[in-house]
Amino acid sequence: MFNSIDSLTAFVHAAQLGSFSAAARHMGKSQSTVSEAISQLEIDAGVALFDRRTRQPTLTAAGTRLLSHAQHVLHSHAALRQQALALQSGEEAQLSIVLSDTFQSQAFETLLTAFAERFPLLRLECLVGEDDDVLALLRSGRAQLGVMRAQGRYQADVSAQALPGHTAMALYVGAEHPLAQAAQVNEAQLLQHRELRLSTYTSSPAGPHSPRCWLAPSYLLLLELTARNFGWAALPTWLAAQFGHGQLVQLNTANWPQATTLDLVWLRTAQLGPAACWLIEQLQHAGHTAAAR
Amino acid sequence: MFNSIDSLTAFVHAAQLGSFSAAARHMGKSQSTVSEAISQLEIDAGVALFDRRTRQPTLTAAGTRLLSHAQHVLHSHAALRQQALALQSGEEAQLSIVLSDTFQSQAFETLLTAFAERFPLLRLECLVGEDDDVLALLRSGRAQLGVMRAQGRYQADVSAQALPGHTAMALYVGAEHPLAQAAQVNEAQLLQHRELRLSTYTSSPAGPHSPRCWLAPSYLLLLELTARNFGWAALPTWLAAQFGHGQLVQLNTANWPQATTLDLVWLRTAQLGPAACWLIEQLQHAGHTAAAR
DNA sequence: CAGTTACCATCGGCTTTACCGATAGATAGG
DNA sequence: CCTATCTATCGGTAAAGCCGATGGTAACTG
Repeated sequence: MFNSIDSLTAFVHAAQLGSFSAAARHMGKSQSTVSEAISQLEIDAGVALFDRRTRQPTLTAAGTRLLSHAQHVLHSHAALRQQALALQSGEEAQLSIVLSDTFQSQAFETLLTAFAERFPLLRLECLVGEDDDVLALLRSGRAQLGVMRAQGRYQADVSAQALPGHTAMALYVGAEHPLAQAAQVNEAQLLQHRELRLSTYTSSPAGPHSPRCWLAPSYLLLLELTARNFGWAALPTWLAAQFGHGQLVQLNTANWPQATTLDLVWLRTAQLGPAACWLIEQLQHAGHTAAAR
Repeated sequence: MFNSIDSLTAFVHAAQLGSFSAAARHMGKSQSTVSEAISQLEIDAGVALFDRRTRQPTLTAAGTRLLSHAQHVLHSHAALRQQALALQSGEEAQLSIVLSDTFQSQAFETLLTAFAERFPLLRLECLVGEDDDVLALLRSGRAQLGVMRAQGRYQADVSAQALPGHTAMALYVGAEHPLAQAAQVNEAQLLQHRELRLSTYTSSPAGPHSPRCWLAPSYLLLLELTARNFGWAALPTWLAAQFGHGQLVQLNTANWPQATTLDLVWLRTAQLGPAACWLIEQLQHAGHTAAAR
């Protein structure tokens, strides 16, 4: 039968081994089964697949042509079965995680290579969000895991776990900004210039420091605005170092730079799959190398 | 059953239509068959594919993930069936043709686009050979069709058919060759310089014109040697025009350039498939535009 | 040149399963 | 509340997949 995977398997094995009997042994079936399966296959195809004049049946030209197609079918079918096996073992179908830009993605990538080996079929989605956006994405079910700046406290349905290491935040201006030349900058001076501040999609920002204030939803966008001298901003130092291209100047201000810890957060109500649990475990143990810059 | 294509078809249709009954109607089977097939599929997969709490069953996350794999299987299976259908209708599995470099390939390509549409699954192989190499490839079964310089007569097992149009052959030297400046060249002068002559793999060349003679198995290689001023050669004019890059000079000699007709040849004993017959027919009719430059 | 071995095709019988129609429970819409 | 439509389930039937046995054939061997 053309519609039976087993028939195609018999065909491919017979073609590769050059023997129906060997294919039957290989599949744990009787020789007559393989012979009949291939006969039926030839009836369905309307052409002979094997030349049986010799002792060892050899593929005909048509058989050669169909063999590659049959192998393709078997490959995709094997992928289907493997995916089913992964799902059967409880593996989630898709894992979405939200990362804050304060979390250095570069170090995270080494962990991802191990993740790809461990869960080769899992679809992974990486989102970027800050602060309450992260929590909103978790609550909406859009994501299962988040990495965000440590909040003082969380609502009852949120599990949080501190990641080892720190992320430093500092104040920056563009190289052409008036404050760029100042050796020391106090808070009064800051208030006289425009602040570039992180906003989130879900909530309006808390009372702005500066009366003149621009908002952007990502640190990368803030960095761009800062580099174009539109104002000063608090940015992760690693982001400024990696994407600042020397156009940023760090301000020397009291209480800055500040060290921030990162929290790994997830919903207490959502039962996490093995991939999410594996990620959590890896992040909190090998996380030393991932979070420390 | 995971091993049945029909089950996967039922699964995919049900997922796309959002209804087992609709899928059953679409497949010409009863509703219970589809229901049982998907049930069995879920047992094999070990996960639920559909969420049946609502009236219209909707895919679960695992079902969504498996759906794409199942579709992939069905696509490759459809390709298999289509190939089988093509072979069943008598279409050859592979067509190999040998083209002489005297046949302008550029014009041939327009014919090939039509060929690709007419026989989308056929594997086509284009070989290059000259004179008796073409016939040797036909006899060995390596190729089914050949285009070569018209020979005076052929052996009994070869069918030959003149292609409309002509191919001009002319004598060339490189721009730096001693003969390049001559307004007129006679045969005695030619004999004083090295001839670059076409040889074939199968037979030693007929008595050379020139006592100093280099041999090469393809016109393109001859052209290269000529351009480097190693001697004079008889080349197809279209080849010299297209690949000579202005480095070739055509000699003004009695009896040159010569017009050569091309023959389409095949073995009388080999029964040709529809694709080969189609090509023969196209070449001798629409061949006007293909062979005429 | 037999003898042997391994191979394939075929047949009868058994088991499995794919399929259908009927039926019952459930859900959305009038 | 009623109806139409959906899915799940059950029993019966036809088909298929599968096996073991048998016979014929090609290659190897002494």
